[in-house]
Amino acid sequence: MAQKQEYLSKNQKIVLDIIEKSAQPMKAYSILFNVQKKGLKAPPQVYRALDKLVEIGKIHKIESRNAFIACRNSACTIANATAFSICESCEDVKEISSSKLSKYLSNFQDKEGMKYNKYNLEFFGLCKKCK
Amino acid sequence: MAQKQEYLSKNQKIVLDIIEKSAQPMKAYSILFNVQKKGLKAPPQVYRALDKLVEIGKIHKIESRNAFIACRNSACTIANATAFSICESCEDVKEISSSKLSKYLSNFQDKEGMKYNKYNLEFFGLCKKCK
DNA sequence: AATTTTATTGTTATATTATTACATAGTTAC
DNA sequence: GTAACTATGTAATAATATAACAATAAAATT
Repeated sequence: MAQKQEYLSKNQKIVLDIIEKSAQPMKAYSILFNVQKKGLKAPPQVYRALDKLVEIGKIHKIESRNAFIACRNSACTIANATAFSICESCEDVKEISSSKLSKYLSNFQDKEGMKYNKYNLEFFGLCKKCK
Repeated sequence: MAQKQEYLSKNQKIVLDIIEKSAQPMKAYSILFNVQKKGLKAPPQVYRALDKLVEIGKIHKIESRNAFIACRNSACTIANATAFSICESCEDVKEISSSKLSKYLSNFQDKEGMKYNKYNLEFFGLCKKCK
């Protein structure tokens, strides 16, 4: 297992910063638009930073929405094991950090007895406000 | 809850047919290429069929791969509650049908006591062959 | 049967999301 | 200091998905 990188590069900091300031997931091109004043002009600059940030667990990708959200788990140890609840009305997204759930899922065995320590789970429904 | 539709339209049949013949998930434009000999020439024709087939549970979308796979569960009752294992090496995808897992997940309550009967879970790892 | 409504189709164009490729510069390890 | 690696800048393009509109066809209502 590769050691987690301890510092962030200039572009990675800029991209992480903008994502952390958003309560909700951000799309790549929205991030791009927001960081243009900081000198990041082209998609690859953003996508490279996103790739790295996902890899080290600072952010997560919400696959069903093609959007990126900052990890709020103190230690970001669950970069590979993520769970979210998504409101289908207002698109509010919350990361779920339940050790019970993560234990259950990392211990889950399929029919061939195989286990997985990497997974992504997205729950859909209506949030409190929208219900 | 809306009644499930009992028949498929011409284009829906064509698209479903090609997906069912594939052991692995298919991408939309690969489907498009394959159905051009049957007269479906433009992306919207394929995407509309895909949307409908997903809605009625005949196929599922593998969100992390932007690809579509036929549902192999007899009754297709779990259109809203899907789980897959994905091999990160050969990209082999298998639908997981475990009533234990689906019960666990549909009974899962988040910190606010909220339950979700709709979810998508994608497990990642190496399949038998690739391990 | 005629009307109305709903679902489906065909088509063009375009929007959105993401990557390739290549040149350059900075950092780290030896 | 040089080699190896990591990050950056830039242009071009690939891949994924939707909007908008006109036309048909099928189903439901009268």
